[in-house]
Amino acid sequence: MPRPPVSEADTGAPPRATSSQYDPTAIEARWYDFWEKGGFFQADERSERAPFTVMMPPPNVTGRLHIGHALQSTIQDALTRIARMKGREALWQPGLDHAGIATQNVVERRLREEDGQTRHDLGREQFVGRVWEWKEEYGDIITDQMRRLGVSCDWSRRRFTMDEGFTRAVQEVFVKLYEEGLIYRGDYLVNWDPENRTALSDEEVENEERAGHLWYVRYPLAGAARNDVETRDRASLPGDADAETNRPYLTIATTRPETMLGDTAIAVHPEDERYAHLIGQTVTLPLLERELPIVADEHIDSEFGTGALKVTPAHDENDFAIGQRHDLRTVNVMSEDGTINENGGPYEGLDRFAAREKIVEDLEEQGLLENVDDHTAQVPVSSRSGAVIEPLISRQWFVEMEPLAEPAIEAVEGGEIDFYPERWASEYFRWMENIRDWCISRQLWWGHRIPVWYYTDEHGEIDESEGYVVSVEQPEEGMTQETDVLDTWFSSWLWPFATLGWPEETKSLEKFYPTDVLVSGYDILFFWIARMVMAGEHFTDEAPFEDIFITGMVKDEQGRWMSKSLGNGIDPLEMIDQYGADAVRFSLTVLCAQGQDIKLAPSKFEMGRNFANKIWNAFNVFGQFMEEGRRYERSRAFGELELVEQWMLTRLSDTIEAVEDDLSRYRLNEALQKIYHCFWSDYCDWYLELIKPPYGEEMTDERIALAAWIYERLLELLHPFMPFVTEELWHRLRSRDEDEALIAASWPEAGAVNADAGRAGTFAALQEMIAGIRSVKSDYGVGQGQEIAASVRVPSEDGLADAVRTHAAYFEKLAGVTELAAGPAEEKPRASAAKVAGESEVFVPLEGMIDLDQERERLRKEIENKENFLDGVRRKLSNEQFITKAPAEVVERERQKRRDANEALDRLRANLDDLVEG
RNA sequence: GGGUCCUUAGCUCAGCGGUUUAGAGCGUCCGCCUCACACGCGGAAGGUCGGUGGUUCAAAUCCACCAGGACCCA
Repeated sequence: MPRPPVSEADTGAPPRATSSQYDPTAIEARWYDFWEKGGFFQADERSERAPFTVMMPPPNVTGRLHIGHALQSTIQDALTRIARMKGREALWQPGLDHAGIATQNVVERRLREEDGQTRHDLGREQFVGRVWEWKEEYGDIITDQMRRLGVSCDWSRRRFTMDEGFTRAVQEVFVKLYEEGLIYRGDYLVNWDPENRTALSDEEVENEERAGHLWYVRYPLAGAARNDVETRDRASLPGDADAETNRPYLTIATTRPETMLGDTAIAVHPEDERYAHLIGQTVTLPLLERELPIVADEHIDSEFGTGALKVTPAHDENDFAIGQRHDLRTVNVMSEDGTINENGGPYEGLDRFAAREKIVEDLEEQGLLENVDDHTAQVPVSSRSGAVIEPLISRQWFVEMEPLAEPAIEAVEGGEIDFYPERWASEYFRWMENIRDWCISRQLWWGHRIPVWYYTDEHGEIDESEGYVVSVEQPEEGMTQETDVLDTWFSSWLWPFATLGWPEETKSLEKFYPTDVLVSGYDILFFWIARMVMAGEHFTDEAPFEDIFITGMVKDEQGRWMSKSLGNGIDPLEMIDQYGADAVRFSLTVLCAQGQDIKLAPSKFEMGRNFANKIWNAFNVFGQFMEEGRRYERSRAFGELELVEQWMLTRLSDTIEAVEDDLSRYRLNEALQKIYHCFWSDYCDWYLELIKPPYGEEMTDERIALAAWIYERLLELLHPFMPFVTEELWHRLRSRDEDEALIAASWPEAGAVNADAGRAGTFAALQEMIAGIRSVKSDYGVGQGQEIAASVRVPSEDGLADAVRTHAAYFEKLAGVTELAAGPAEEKPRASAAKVAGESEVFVPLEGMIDLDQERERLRKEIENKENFLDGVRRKLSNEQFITKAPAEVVERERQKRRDANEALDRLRANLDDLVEG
């Protein structure tokens, strides 16, 4: 892959950043191809280098790149690129998730819209074929979109959770767990999604608060209970006898009246005096006229409703438990599609919500509806379809989770895995410690079909009386495979090792597993992250990753989740078109503070765009003087450099160190902000401003060489965050070999900067003086360009006085000072403005321009500020406790502050007196 | 009901190994098209760090409680 041309005319003309505005579009497209085809993303399992591995959370095959992907991909890419630059064999493993329900839904919808068919018209085999076709056609959309972002994952290793090897891994895991006795099948209450007609795991159910009602229904007492009542004091009864029939009853409260068709008991608390005498008696279920026993159960909340609970074991989790304790009958009244089945008598065929209305109507008609209250209830909703979940008894496959959770808890407790931010560990523990068995069967066609086989009778029908065989291959001629498929997460929990070839003992697995860091959002902490830890520990005896970096989620400007229905989503591709990929990456990274959600608005990307533009233009300052083909080498020793150069190198060195520290704690936002500051404020605003020659003059080779050297280090620091613009400029910086690229350059080291912090303080003092002069000029409306004179009074005739005089040119360039004097004996000129700068003072004579009143006012304000500050310092120092207990250096620092402030005040007061007299 | 997090400049947020006069970006105001950049340059205004107590020589930072908001789990 030949390197793309780096400028409009690659031959002859100097490689300058000619345009004054950075245009990302052309540049981004070129470099991505170069990197990918040049093999820079590829990780080599035979390499001697220490590995660094990141597993990309596989996006859904139906997915489109959304802003959350963009954020997490940017972070993963930055981490990968940094590791690569640090000489690690970096693997960022990409791939796709087959996303059972979502994908099946998409293809079914298409089938309906295009052919007017359902999947049942096609049959299972053909339908699955269609899904594969769909996958081939559209499955790469999201990965192609990710390329626009500049992600450097190893596409040659792309995996799909339903590819051949993965399928083998999934089947093997199922068989293994079964053989270990951790997989079982049984009739249990599951979360039923009537719209998708499948069971869901607990994690796929969300509870929503919804306004509803509490219906109070009278259940007439039956048989013995009636007689019993008549002999007792009627007043002790809850409710009353019906006026017309004079029939005594028990009133229950329910939020779901339609489930009464499946009632098999009434339960009361054993200590509830209101009902004690009724325990063991029966009531008659209204509408269906079934007799129900009244049982005593300690879990009944006597405060809720009437204290008497109707028990529907087939349609409620608590009721199911009560049913088990009291050996109650289980009557399922619901079909898979959410309609009432044959057990519902006259209500058969009605949708559950229609049935609810009808039942309430009928109860009212029969005088059995006592009351209706408004009531807000937590309603379980399918995170897949949005349908209200129906707890339903059905035969499903489960994984027993407790044995898997134990090692997973230990992995985090023992420090084998660290969470960033730490607090997510407690969330993780809470889930692990209260873990419930995992319903893994799904009544879908798209997914890994469960490797279980049944015997068939002479008609080819499954005959379960013979049991079943768990096996990857068909164990015997004529046996039929289980029709259910596995929960999608049952494959993705194997992602960190199955992508590397497990269960084969591949070289890749050996080299790259376990992985270094997992980057993901907290929304899939339980679904995926926690389960991967369990799978890793159980199947590979290792934690699948060392660090878990949990990012915040991207919200809209008002802090709401982005959603299609609200239409408040921000399309990352649109943003890239508008601002450039580097800008999008920069802004997302800088906004992503540790653990906090991001409130995003498109305008935030201006920050990144402006910065990319700044990087682009800064090159011109020295780039315009560079001669084609010439090598500019940093040649001077630190001591031979001029002051601003020494200072700049120190700033660079400090920044690299600080960045290193931030990165080790995954504080990418802070690292990036520091680089930003170093580039913009230090490098551009001070350093470049000072070294650039006046108009018409050339820049010396030595200056060019150092400016370019520092610039190159900054490009290296920025590259993992803004890969495109930096790669382009890196090539414009000087001619490179065909196969050289910034993506493969070395990460800068603070030590290699060769800075000696000694003289940096001197420059900082000059900065303060210059800032003081600028401030004065601005206050008095003196134009920036206007030339002025200034003098500086320094505390003593030492290096600083010298430095000011030697660097008069700095004052001229940055503050327009054409006459500058400095020394301990400098007097304040008449009609001049004065400003304290550190231990020194700057005077700016403004004859004729200065407004004395204004200057006096300004000085008074400054004096007041200083006095307030001094007060605080004095208070500290007069506190004996502080002197004795605080560390000596802290006390000394305060004393120094007091000295400085006192001196400054003296000077300010003298200046003021001067003006009062004058 | 249990738990977690948030409340800092007009807005969006950093800062929370306790000890420089609390920072950034955007916005506002003043002045500049100074030949790298107006996606820019220089200057400025703006905060009793949600409230109340406590620990400490010292608290935006640690602890307790309260108020408001968000989320997770039951």
